[in-house]
Parts: sequence; C-alpha cells; structure tokens
Amino acid sequence: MQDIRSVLRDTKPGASITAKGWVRTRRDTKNAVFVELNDGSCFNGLQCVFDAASLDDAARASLAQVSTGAAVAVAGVLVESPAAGQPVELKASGLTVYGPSPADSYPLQKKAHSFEFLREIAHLRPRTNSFGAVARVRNQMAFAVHSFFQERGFQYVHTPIITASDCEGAGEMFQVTTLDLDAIAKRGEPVDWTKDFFGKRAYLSVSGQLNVETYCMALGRVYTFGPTFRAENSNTPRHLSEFWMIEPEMAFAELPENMDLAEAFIKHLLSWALERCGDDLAFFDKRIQPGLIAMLDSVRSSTFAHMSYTDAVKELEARKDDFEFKPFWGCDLQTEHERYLTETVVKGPLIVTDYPRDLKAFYMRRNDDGETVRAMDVLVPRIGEIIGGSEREYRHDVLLDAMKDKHLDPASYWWYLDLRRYGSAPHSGFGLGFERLMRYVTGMENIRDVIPFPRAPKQADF
RNA sequence: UCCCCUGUAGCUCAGCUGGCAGAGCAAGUGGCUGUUAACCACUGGGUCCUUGGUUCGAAUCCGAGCGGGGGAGCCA
Repeated sequence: MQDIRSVLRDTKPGASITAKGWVRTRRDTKNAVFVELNDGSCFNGLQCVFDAASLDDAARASLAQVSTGAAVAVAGVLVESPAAGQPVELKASGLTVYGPSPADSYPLQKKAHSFEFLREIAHLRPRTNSFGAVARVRNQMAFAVHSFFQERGFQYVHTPIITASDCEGAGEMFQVTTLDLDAIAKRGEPVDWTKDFFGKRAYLSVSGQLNVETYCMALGRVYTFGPTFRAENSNTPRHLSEFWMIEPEMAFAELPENMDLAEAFIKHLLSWALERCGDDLAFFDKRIQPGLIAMLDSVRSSTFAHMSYTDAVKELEARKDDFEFKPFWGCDLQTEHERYLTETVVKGPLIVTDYPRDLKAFYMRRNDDGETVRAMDVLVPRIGEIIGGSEREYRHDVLLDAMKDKHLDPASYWWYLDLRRYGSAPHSGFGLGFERLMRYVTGMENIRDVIPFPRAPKQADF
C-alpha cells in the first residue's frame, strides 16, 4: 500500500491505487461526492471523487457513513484533476469504511478549533492540520539532532532517568518511591528511606550533564537526548514539567568552540526543517506565524552575535528607563532584558557569555578575573533562552572552592570530583530544550502544543 | 508561587446600570451546485463552571473554590 505522500509525489495519472486514511471533509454535489482523505504521511490530503452513477450498491451504502473523522479505504484510478485546488485526484470506484465517526458526537469539526480546546482532546488533535504538521516537524527535528552529532563524531550516550543523588542543582525534582505512603501516614511514623526501593531517596533526573561528563572524559565527544523532569511550579507557555533535552559535551574544547557548535547546531536544525518540512512550514507561515520561513532562512545564513554579560549590561543601562527592572552589573538578566537584546539590539540570535559567577552553576569554569564564569546563553527572538551552556571547571581545587561557595557537599559529588582528579581536561557543553526549538521552528506559541502529551502543573491527562 | 484577564449551545463568542437565553459556525432535514473553510432555507440543541451570599428577582453584583489564558519568577 502506498501512503498519500508517495501517491502525490510519485504516482502517474492512470494508475489504479487504493488509499487508506481518515476523512477530513466531505462535500456533496448532485452527481458527485468529494471526500478529502488524509493519512498523516504529509500535510496534503488526497481528494477522492465518487461519481454517483458509477458506484456499486455496496459502495453507495458505505458512502452514507463517510463523514469527518471516519477511517476508510478508497480504491480507484488516479487522474489529473479538472478543477483547481489539486493537481491530481482519485476517481473512486470502491469504498470500505473501517471505522465510522458519527458526526453528531465527533469533537473535531471541519472548522478551525482553538488550541485550548484541542489540548482537552489530546488524543484526537493529531488529526488536525496544525498538530499533524507539528508531529511531522518534531520527527524531522529529532532525526536532525542525531544526524548533526553523528556527522561530527559525537557518540550518543544514554544517561539515567532515575537518579539517587539530589545534587544536580538544576531545579526542583520529582521524587520516585515504591513506599506505601498512605500506610506510613496512617501509622503516623516517620518515613524510613532506607526501606525504599533504592535504599535511599530517588528522583527523576533534571539533567544528564553530570553523568554525560563521565563519558565525555572517555569518548571525547558525546551527547544525550532524552526526557528531563522539573517539578517547578512553572505556569508559562515556555515551560513543561517533562521535556526533552539535548546535551552535547566536548572534551578538549573551550568556550569559543562551544559557541561555534551551538551556532552550527541551530543552523543545521533550521536548514533541515526548511529542506524537509516545506509543506508543513508553509502552513505555519500562512496560518500560525507569518514571516516564519523568511526568518528561519535568514537565521540559517546569518552569523550569531556575541556579547559578554558586561557589555550586555552596558547596552541595557543605556536604555534603563525602558525597563521595569533596572539593569546593573550583577543582576540576573530579566526576560525583558533578554528580549530587548535579541529582538532590538541585534535583531537575531545572540550569545551572551561570561556571566557573574554568583548567577551561575558551580560547575562552570571560573575566568581569570575571579568574578565571572565561562557561561553562555543563546537567546533568540520571540523564544528567549533556547540554549544554556558553559565551559566546565576542570581544575579540581577551583571546582571544590566553587562548591563550597554554593554550600554544596563535596562528598556527594565524589565521582564528579574524581573526573578532575584523574585525567582531567578542559571540556564544554550545553543544553538545548527540544520543545523550545520546536516553538522556534514552527512558530507555535505555547510549548504545550509542540509535544504530544504535555505534562505541566495540574496537567497529566492522557 | 505572584499579578491581570476569563468560564454562557458541540466550537468561537455576544448578552449594557440585575427583569423571558442569543448569533455565527457545527449537527439534522430539504434544495442547488466539479466541490474544495462550498452555498441557500428550515429544524433541533443550554446544570449560563461549582458553591455560598445580596435581592421581589442573578448569566449579570459580592465571597470562596475549581478550570482556562496572558504576564512575572524559576529555567531548557
């Protein structure tokens, strides 16, 4: 069986084919019934034309059950379409209805629905234009992540999803337990975590970075790509409780090489989308985010701007009256600051580097000035921070000092410190939020609409 | 977690200073037409989110709760 994508692309008029898929719309005329069939293989559907006179009795009976959402097979001959709107269509001679879809109760109508409504029917929304397109682009972007790293000699490492160390330091964690908490609460006893599954408290990972650094110090160039969990009570269109993150890590690489990798990575992903998702992007450009394709195309051939944190603050101080939060050296960059820098000052992607060390994680390499670290944030218009990374502190004693500064217990990082004791080397890496990339590439506003089944505070349906 | 907005038909929404529940689309029926967000006519369709209060009377005003959206923080 051919999917509709290959029918539209490869099949010559005159060929007999059978197309299977789901009915998007049906339009009746006196002598013919037009059924638009979509099978998800591509954005466009196949128009099937039923000529009332040429149908056998069985097909005519089945036709009564054809309505939006029904799963059907249509047999016929592919012909050039006499009408505008599609180059070819299927002149139907046979019809099988596998699963009807009663029109009086099927939630999806042949009209536009709000994304808020579609979120409530996440099991049906992939059948819409928007979510079908998101799913196909998401698939291509995942593939592009691997193609980028594999072409450059990076090896894919699977870091653990469950972690028993609560020292990853990147936010609130979900706890994992097999204890019967109800029973313990009823007995009014304190919880004895040594009796839990792992013999201690366990959590879902908030980052694979610390683990992947161990493989970086053995394989050289590595990356992770997997689910990540944050129990923060974030209620925004750019945060999820469960999201997918890509974390490359390069041995013997310092911050400039890290920035180059991040820039090449973003450009590779955008090029891939432009080359392989043309129809889907055309839809997003037309209906979701006008100008999207031109924007992606211009970023692909641009050079990312670089700016140190110190210079960024100078830039902000020149316009300080425009901001609710007055910028000063040492302040964390607010969303309004980041957007001003990327959208107004450089009008494109911007990499901000060398932040004050008080603002950043303990593992980032300290600069010689003693005050800043070799951090980098990649900011893009509309999305804000899409990548966060750094050169890592590879000097044992400086790392130990930074941990003490942040009131972390070195004992629980013993294996991480071991990497600095034996064969330590400069290395760098970053994290890219896959769904933030998806927002950037598709133009979709809400991050809950670029992942099939979003998890967020008070939201874990489906 | 904080601030603002919001919850009315299957969907998107209107409903004013409190006084009989509305429109468009969708659905059903009929008509017309190689249609393509089809078109025309008619018909059916309501726990006005829940709860408490004010009032002769609440979709409307007030309190609480729950849900949704936007902004902020946290971050990817």
